[in-house]
Amino acid sequence: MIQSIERSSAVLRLLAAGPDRLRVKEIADALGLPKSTAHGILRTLEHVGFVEQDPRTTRYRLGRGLLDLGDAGLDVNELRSRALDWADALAARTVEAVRIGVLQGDSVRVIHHVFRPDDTTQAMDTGLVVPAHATSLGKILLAYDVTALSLGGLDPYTRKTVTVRRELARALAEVRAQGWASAVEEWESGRAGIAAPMRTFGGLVVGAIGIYGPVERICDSRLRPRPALVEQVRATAHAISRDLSGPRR
Amino acid sequence: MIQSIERSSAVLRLLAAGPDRLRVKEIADALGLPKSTAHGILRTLEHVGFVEQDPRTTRYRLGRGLLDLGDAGLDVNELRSRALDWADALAARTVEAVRIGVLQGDSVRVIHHVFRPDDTTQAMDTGLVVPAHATSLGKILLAYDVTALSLGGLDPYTRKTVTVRRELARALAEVRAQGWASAVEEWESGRAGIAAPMRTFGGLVVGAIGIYGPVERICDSRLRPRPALVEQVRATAHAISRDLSGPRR
DNA sequence: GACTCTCGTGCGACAATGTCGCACGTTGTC
DNA sequence: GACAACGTGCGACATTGTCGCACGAGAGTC
Repeated sequence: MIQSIERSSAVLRLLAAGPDRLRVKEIADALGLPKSTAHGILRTLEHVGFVEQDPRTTRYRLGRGLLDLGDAGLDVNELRSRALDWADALAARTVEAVRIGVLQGDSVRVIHHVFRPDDTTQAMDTGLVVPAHATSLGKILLAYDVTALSLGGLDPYTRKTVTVRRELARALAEVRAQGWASAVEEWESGRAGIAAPMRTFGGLVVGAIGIYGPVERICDSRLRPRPALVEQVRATAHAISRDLSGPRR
Repeated sequence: MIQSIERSSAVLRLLAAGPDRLRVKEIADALGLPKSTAHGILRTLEHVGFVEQDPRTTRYRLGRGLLDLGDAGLDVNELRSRALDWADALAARTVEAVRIGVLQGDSVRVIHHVFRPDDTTQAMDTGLVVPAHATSLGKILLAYDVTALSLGGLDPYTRKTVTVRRELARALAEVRAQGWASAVEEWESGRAGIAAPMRTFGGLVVGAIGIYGPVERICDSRLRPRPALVEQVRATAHAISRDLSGPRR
C-alpha cells in the first residue's frame, strides 16, 4: 500500500467531513503528521486540483478537480496558450510547419498551427479535423488514449495507410515504447509527420505536437524520420509537459 | 510535488474519462508506467475506496469512496464488528470495562461496551451518549477531529471537569502529543478512563476505545493513569488500527 | 479441445522519493 | 505594539515507491 496515497485520501475525507476550510495545522494534527508532511501532500493535491487554498485565509478546501475529473483541468484554450511559444520555437528550429492536436471522437482536431518559417503559400490548418490512424498526431493520441481503437473503419487514404486493426495496434505499441510517432505518406502522399505526446501530472496525455512537411525534408533517403528532427519534437514535447505539470493558472 | 499522488490523480482522471472500465495494462500504457507500478497505485486506490475492481473482469472503475468522501467508508456497524474481538481481549487483560465511542455532534456515542470480566452488576452502556470534554473517549475524538471545539458550553460535572476552553485546548494538544487520553473524575467522581484513537488509512481517526472504572484501579496513588494500563489500551488501539487499514470487506 | 498469447499479480533489490526536523517570515491576536 | 502561532521552504536521512522479472490464469484461436 502506498503511504502517501493513503494519506491523501485521509486528507480529502477530512476536508469533506469538515464543514468549513481547514488549516494545515488542523489537518496535520488530525492525522498525526508533521506540519511539513501535511503541507507537502496539500501542495500536491492543490497542484492536481483536488484541493484549493484560499489565498486570503490560507485555508484549504476541496477543489473543483474532484468534481470534473473528466478533463485534466485544462481546456483546449489553455493548452493552446501554454504550448504556443514552444510551437513557434519548434517551427523556427526545424524550419517546418508545426501542429498541435487533441483527440475529438475518433479523429484529431488541430487546435494550433504554425506556418513553416520560409514558406508563404500555406493553408491555415487550425480547426482542421484529420483522421487519427493515418497521422503522427493521431497515432500519439491513440497510443495513449484508452477510449481509442474503438473507432470505426480504418479508411485508406494512400497506399501506405494502415487499415488492418491488428497492424495498427502493433504500431501503437511501438509508439508507446519509443515515445514518439511518425506517419510517412499515410495521409497525403509526399508528406510526412513526426509527433510526440504532451503530458500533464502523472503522465496523463492531453495532446500531441508535431511537425509536418514534405517527405524529402522530414525523412532521410530510406524514408525514415530524421533522428535530429525526432529529437527536436521530443524535446519540445517534454518542455511543454514540464510546463503543463508546472504552476497552474 | 509528490509523484505517486500526481500519478493517482492521472489514474482517476483516466478512469473518469474512459467510458467503461479499464484494464491495468491500458492504464499503465496510457500513463507510460510499468504494469507493476500502475498495479500498485490501483491497489492502493482500491484500498481507500477511490476505485473498484470488478472481480469478474478484473477491470477497474471509479469507486464509491469518491462520491461519499464524508465518512471513512466504514459505518458504525462495521467499526463495531471490527473492534469487537479486540475489545473483549482488552477487557480480559485489563480486567476492566471497555467502551468504544464515536463522535456524534458535540458528544460521544458509545457504540460498544464490554462488561468488566469479574463484575456482574453493571449497566449496559451501548447507545449511551456522554459528554466529550469530560471523558477520555471524548478527549481522543476531540483531539483528532477538526470540527471539534466548536461545541457549546463546557458544562461542569465534577470539580475536576475542564470548563475553560483554553485549558481544554491545551489538554487536547497534549493528547495529540502523547497519543492517548485520560479523564480522572471529570465526568463521574470516583471513576476514571483511559482511551486511545482507532485510525484508518492515512491516519484518519474514526473512533476511540478505552477502559473505564474505579479510580483506585485505573490510577495509581497519585491519581495518575497506570502506565501498564495505558500501554494495554494503546496496543489494542494500534491493533485495531492495523485491522481497519487492512483488507476491506 | 488443446494450444498459445496476453494479462493480472506477486516478489525482491535498488535508488529515487517522500518524510521529518528545523528555521524563517508573516499573519492574526491579545 | 509585542507576542505567539501559523504557513512555508530547505536539507539530510531513511523509508518507501519504483522497476524488472517470473509465475499462473484466463481468454481467444486454430
